[in-house]
Amino acid sequence: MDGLKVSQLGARAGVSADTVRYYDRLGLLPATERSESGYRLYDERAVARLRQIRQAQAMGLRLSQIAELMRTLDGGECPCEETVEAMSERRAEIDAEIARLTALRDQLDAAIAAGETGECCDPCEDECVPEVLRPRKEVNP
Amino acid sequence: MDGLKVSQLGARAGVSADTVRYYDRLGLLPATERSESGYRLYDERAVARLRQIRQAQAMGLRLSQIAELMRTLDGGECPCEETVEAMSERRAEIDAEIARLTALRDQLDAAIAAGETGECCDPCEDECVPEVLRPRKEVNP
DNA sequence: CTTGACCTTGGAGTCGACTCCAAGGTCTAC
DNA sequence: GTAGACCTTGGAGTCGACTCCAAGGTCAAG
Ligand SMILES: [Zn+2]
Ligand SMILES: [Zn+2]
Ligand SMILES: [Zn+2]
Ligand SMILES: [Zn+2]
Repeated sequence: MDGLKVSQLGARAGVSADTVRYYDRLGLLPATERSESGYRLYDERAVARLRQIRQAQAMGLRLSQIAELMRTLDGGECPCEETVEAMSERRAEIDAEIARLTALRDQLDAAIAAGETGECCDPCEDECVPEVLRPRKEVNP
Repeated sequence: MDGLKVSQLGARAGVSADTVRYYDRLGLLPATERSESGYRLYDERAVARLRQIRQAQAMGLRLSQIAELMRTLDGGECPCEETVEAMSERRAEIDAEIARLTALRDQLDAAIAAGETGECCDPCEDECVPEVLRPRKEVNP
């Protein structure tokens, strides 16, 4: 009777019941109490934790990293240092991805500009293929 | 005897035999000739096409988009307009992703800076949780 | 007592571009 | 003739964070 069921807990943090069960499977939520009939029953501490997980996700952390932080926390230790570490790690990954995508975008911009101003496939060689997609010559291994 | 086998074709464009077979499955390569014993045999046109596919990929296009362009090409039509369209589509997606990641990175930077200068979990409320990961209040649906 | 809304479980499907596998066939060289 | 390097096929596995499923159990209202 007392205690939130999966979809009630989910609603308190804006996630689906499925997602709550998924996090539970991954061990992100505190050890679950169960009703006689087997229903998961959560308390306010679980609400706080679920929101904390979502907050960590919004900061770009992966569930695997969050799981580690939760383990530290449940072990009674302070997760501060580990959190900064995890965030720095993710920052580096995200930065690399931004760099990759930015270079790609610039290439695309140039190609789109060239494609819009150029004649259709002019000058044609062999096959009709837009300049920007012409096969590049050798790839030496 | 004449004609390149999968790994030979792959080598000419810097991809694995598996990748060549994969592209073949997706219909990206020209209709395959086969030797008596069932081996795929490719010619120079296939080399050009495989390089063209890789070029298109380097421009950020997806294999599904490239497949469409190839269909147009094989239908004897000019793929120029479609190519610009495909590139514009991808540019928009990539741009959105860059925006998302950039915002995330900025948030992370701020959080990392706050985490490095702050006292460990100070001030603590209820549980020891770094400031940047404290559960945010209500999520109203 | 039945309807309907919830809950349980394990497992599969999604997206993209591969990569790797096993079981079997082929080809060249020694 | 036999080793070894290639080829064939269909299918499964990878990464991440879900989402959806079927088959069955539970519970409150009418
Ligand atoms: Zn042309
Ligand atoms: Zn054209
Ligand atoms: Zn603390
Ligand atoms: Zn701390």
